[in-house]
Amino acid sequence: TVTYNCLIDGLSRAGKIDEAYATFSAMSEAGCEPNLGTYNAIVAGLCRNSRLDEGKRILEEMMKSNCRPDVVTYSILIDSFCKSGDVTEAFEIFESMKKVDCHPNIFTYNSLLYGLLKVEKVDEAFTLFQMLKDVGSEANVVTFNILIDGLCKRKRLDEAQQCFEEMIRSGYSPNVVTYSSLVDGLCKSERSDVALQLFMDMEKKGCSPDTVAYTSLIHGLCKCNKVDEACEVFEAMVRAGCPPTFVICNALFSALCNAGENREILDSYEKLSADGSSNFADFLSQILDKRKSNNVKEAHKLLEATS
RNA sequence: CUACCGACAU
Repeated sequence: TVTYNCLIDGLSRAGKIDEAYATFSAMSEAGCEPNLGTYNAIVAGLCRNSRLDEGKRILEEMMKSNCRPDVVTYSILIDSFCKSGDVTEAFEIFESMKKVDCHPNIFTYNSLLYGLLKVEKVDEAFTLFQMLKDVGSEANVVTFNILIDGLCKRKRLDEAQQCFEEMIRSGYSPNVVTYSSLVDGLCKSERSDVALQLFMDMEKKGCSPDTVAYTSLIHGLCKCNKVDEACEVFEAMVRAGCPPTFVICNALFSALCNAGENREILDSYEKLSADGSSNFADFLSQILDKRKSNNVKEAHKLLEATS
């Protein structure tokens, strides 16, 4: 059974959900009884591949079988419906689990919070946040991250900031996701100066930035036309041994082109996109070196030469 | 053993 479970999980993660389902059906015929892990794996697989209704059908099947759904089963479905934007359905499942005395945990609440914020029901999210604390479910870092990110995305930066403070006051340590959400939100509200400050604060607190954190900041600085700062952060990233991804190179490169207001450069960039990311990164580093020696024209020549 | 969060006019 464990073998089957792994197989089902692996197939569905590879996008081969039909094969996963076939495996699921075949195992009972082969005399292997599906257990809770099996059911959860297939429900998660169906949901991951946007087949939520079929996932829900499995849940109903389970209720009639001797293998009852657990908090994980319910949470998978709730999370998936929330991500699809169908918060109403998610709450129906939430109610039904409580009816059968299956207790929601922090994962369940986190998913619901995410869903509410996604459909801009900020007040309801706050209410639910209060409620989960009242019923004695302990919030975790992810809970705060969801709230902070959701508020940032709704451009409610002050509340996000308050949430951040409450988080720290309550003894939770912000992680790289917390900071990235805030950095991204600040940049998108044209506060890239504050974002940069926060980013340095994060490093000072011993939280090392990852690729996403760097991308958020560099992309944000570029959008705010802070090309010099973006270049500095890029170099710091390379120095820190964080491999520059194509996305980052692209953002920085476009910004450099825009700053140079040179259309020919933009053309050469199209061709460059076909190259690998690592070449792109080396190439960018060279350009930045040129810039540093106050030789912007030279840098642009280098850009053109690549086409 | 399986379920929750961040970047890209993706």
